[in-house]
Amino acid sequence: MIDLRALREDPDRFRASQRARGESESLVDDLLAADQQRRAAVSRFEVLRAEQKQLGKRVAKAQGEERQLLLARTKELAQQVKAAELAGTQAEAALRAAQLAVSNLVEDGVVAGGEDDFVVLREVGERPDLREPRDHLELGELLGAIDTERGAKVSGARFYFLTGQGALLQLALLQLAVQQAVEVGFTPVIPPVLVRPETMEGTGFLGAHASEVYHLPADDLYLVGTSEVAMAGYHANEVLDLSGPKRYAGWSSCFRREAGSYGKDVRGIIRVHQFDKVEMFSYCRPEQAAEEHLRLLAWEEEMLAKVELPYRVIDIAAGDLGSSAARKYDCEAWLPSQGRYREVTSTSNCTTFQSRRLNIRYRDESGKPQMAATLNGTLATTRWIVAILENHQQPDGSVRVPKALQPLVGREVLEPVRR
RNA sequence: GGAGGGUUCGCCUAGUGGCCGAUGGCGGCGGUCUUGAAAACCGCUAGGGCGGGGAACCGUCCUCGUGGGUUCGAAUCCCACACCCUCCGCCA
Repeated sequence: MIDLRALREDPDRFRASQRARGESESLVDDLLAADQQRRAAVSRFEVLRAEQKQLGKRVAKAQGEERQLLLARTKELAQQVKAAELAGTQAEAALRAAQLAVSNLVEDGVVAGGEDDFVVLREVGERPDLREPRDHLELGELLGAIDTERGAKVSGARFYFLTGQGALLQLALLQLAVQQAVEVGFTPVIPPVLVRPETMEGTGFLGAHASEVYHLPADDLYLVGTSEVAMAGYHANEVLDLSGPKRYAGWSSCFRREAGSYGKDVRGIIRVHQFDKVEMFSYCRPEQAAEEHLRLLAWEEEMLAKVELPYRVIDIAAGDLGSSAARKYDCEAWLPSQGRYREVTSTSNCTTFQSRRLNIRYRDESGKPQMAATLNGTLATTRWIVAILENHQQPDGSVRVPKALQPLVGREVLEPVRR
């Protein structure tokens, strides 16, 4: 939900933002119109209501005939008040709808365009020199680490078992991520993965992403696609002390329907219905958000360095941001089997867009509550296993464990096993 | 699944139709007193929208779980729903 006051002051910024996203500029004008109408309707109601209150006080004091006279007048007024109130309520609803339709204001510096128009900020690390790289699934099967066949048998397509060394690797990876987060001051959190509709709604995932989300109709609960949902809802309707950023590292399983992705990444565990993730989540003051965003990115890169993956950082184009992000940086790890980079982290600055829906505030110097900014970023996920296996594979099918993971995995090399 | 209780301004609490945006206590903040502190006493202490002002502030409307209804008028009466809690059953 965008800032109406900012919109009134400078509608052209919002029009430009919509244009950069490839979204309709007229939504901005619809919103302005709805805002006007709501103001008019509300002030009409307020005038009538004030009058009604005044009269009511006189009725309370009046006696006999005078009272009867006043009652007659005030009855008539009550009808008008009711009508004006209804008009006001409708105008409010229309305004909200118009407000939800406009995406977040894009940060300055974000390039216009769509999915393929990102800007590469840097490439880091050395790509392995592999003559005939095995892909992660082949490696995973050799190692007895990934079992997609039984995943399909038990749960269907896009489900898998991580077994043996695979399970150890994931636990180690996520544990390393949590350790890093805790070292720099994050509060580790294991959140619920089922959330109420208003929480899902508040984080914006029931909009364009609605078909991506698992819903349990018997209980009207949603399975989170990321712990961002639970972590954003965590401080909903609260006024926070944000003298410094509040940082949480949420570890959860994530669930995604992957509707409409038939045929994409069907092999292996790149795109699955369930995976685990350690997610950073920050609440801070809006003026600190851009800086915090870069910090989250730096921590992501630190993790990638620890597991010794070659990657590049891209600055996502406006049209590919999603409605709540003002800016988004992805880190993409090199996948030898595909000869290209694939997303392994994503960090978004949602400015006050999410807070406005979830009513998350802080007190500024004058003690007034203001909307907080929210940011999130991936610290490690199941998908990283794909990149780790492929980049650290050796000709015999074994996989070297990155140094930082060795103590946590309990070995230096993952060895093929007999099946 | 069944039965009951509850939801009021940070916390607790009063409030059964108009003088209630709402009592009292705790906590917090400020002041008096004090070398300092405590105690005592005094004052302030929800949020939001709109309008005015440089600002402190002032005016006004909205908000007593949510939505509807009754009424000239609702925290208060009626209906529905949500959430929380307790007990019983069931499952682990």
